[in-house]
Amino acid sequence: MTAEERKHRIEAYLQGVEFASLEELSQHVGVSTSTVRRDLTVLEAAGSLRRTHGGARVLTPKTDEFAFSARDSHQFSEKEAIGRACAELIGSNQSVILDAGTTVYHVARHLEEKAPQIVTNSLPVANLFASANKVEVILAGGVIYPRLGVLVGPMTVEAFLKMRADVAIMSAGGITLEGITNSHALLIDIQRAMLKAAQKIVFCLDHSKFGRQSVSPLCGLDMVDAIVTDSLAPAELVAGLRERGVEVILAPAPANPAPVAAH
Amino acid sequence: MTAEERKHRIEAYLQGVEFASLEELSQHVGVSTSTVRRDLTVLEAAGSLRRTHGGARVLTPKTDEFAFSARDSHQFSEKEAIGRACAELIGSNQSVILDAGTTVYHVARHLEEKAPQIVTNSLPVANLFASANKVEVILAGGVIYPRLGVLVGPMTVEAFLKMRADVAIMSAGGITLEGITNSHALLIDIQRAMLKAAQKIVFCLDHSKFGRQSVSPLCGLDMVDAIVTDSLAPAELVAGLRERGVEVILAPAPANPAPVAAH
DNA sequence: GTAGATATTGGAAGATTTTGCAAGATAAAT
DNA sequence: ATTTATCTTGCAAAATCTTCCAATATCTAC
Repeated sequence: MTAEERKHRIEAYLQGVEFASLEELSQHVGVSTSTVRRDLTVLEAAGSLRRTHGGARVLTPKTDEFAFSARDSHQFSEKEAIGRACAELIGSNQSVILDAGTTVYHVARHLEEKAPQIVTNSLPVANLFASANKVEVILAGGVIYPRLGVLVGPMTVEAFLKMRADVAIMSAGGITLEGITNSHALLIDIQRAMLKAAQKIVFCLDHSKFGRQSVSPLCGLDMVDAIVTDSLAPAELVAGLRERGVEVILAPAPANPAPVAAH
Repeated sequence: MTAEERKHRIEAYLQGVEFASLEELSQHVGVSTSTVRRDLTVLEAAGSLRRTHGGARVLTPKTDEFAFSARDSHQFSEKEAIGRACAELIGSNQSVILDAGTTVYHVARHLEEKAPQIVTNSLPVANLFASANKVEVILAGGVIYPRLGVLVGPMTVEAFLKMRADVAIMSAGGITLEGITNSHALLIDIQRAMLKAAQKIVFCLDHSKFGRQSVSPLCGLDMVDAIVTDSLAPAELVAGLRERGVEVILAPAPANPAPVAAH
């Protein structure tokens, strides 16, 4: 293994676990801790991670659509606008499948008024409705994927394969004219089952997802009925999507600027 | 684990429980209370939480009613003692089914060290472990029963009928020499499935459940391997249970009175 | 292909940071 | 007012980081 490859593996490993100790990295790539230290110094200078005492952590842990954090205010107002616009699409008494993912979580926040039936594999969404007894929430079973608060595994896939719903509201990692992709391989099977179960497919993707491609392809554009995004989405890609027959809804920009995290 | 990661885990844990004591946090991350103190000082300066006497709490209470109600439920200290004593019964690497109910929730709080596999239909328990990746938690699917945060319905029953586990830790509404009863009819089918799935059956019942009878019979004493209760349980009933071959464990009365919820 | 030069690696010694403990100070509870 | 619990502060031990050096691997020139 070359030094270059080793650095790459360190980066990739860190992306997966967020935090890693010297010992852990040294064992993973099979070199001494001294060498890992040097690698980390280089990688930090290159800006791809941050060193900490005892190890290293990724630089941008919040970039992940599915990494859920209740106090995450990353593009909060955009997502809130998308959530509001997307909730408008839901007719009364419709059954809705809600994907995991922060953007879809914001849709859920606006769904209570509609009083539909909701099916999800997202713990944060479940918690949101757990006290409200206006809405009937069905939670798919499965193994809790710790960092994300999402239920995964064969049990989850099976649950959705047995379901039927009017609408599925989905998240994803990226969208291009070639289709929609996602970064979490574990979620792909579940999302495919969701797509099968629903009659109408709506994707909620903030503008940062446009033009991006993640590792795992999820579905083609022909399966998608509508995409809800914010007004900062690149115009030519929006036009291209509309040409392919996908309805694209631009949520109006929020009047007030994005609220800064509490301090 | 690096110091950075530890702070992150403290933040995440606190998000789940709203408030946590020094001792609790120290056990959760596996360092001394001194170190937790230092971490809390840093995190408070960074603005992600607020220190209080005896622990810390989140800055923006998001009214997570489960964690909250579990905390300021009456007989907190008795249940905490039962939880600690019951967790002692679990061997390492055992798979555990956890029933819904506040007493069992307190058992869950002490199970993380054991690093077992946990199966439950309780949202509060799921939330407790959602940030910790030491424990694998399987959540049964089902319809959310709003007030209690429990998953109910045929989907839930089916999930447990397919499971096998070493131990089931159960709640109930009442216990007499005639057997164990519960008031929530919706839960009876699920609890019966749990009893079938587990090899060893442990009931956690605080003293107020002794001598009480609820509407729906759940099971006879012959199915029960052990009962964990507090030291205020009526002696003659405890003796009667032991005569029937049920192991009864009296959790020692807590030395310190119940810690009051943060306000 | 070989010899010398250069870069990389693994380890060790000293400096720095972090951790856990204990004693005095402060705050809460009865 | 007393008692208990919790917090702060200081200190020694442990862990980690930096810097340096020898050994090995890789590269370049011939």
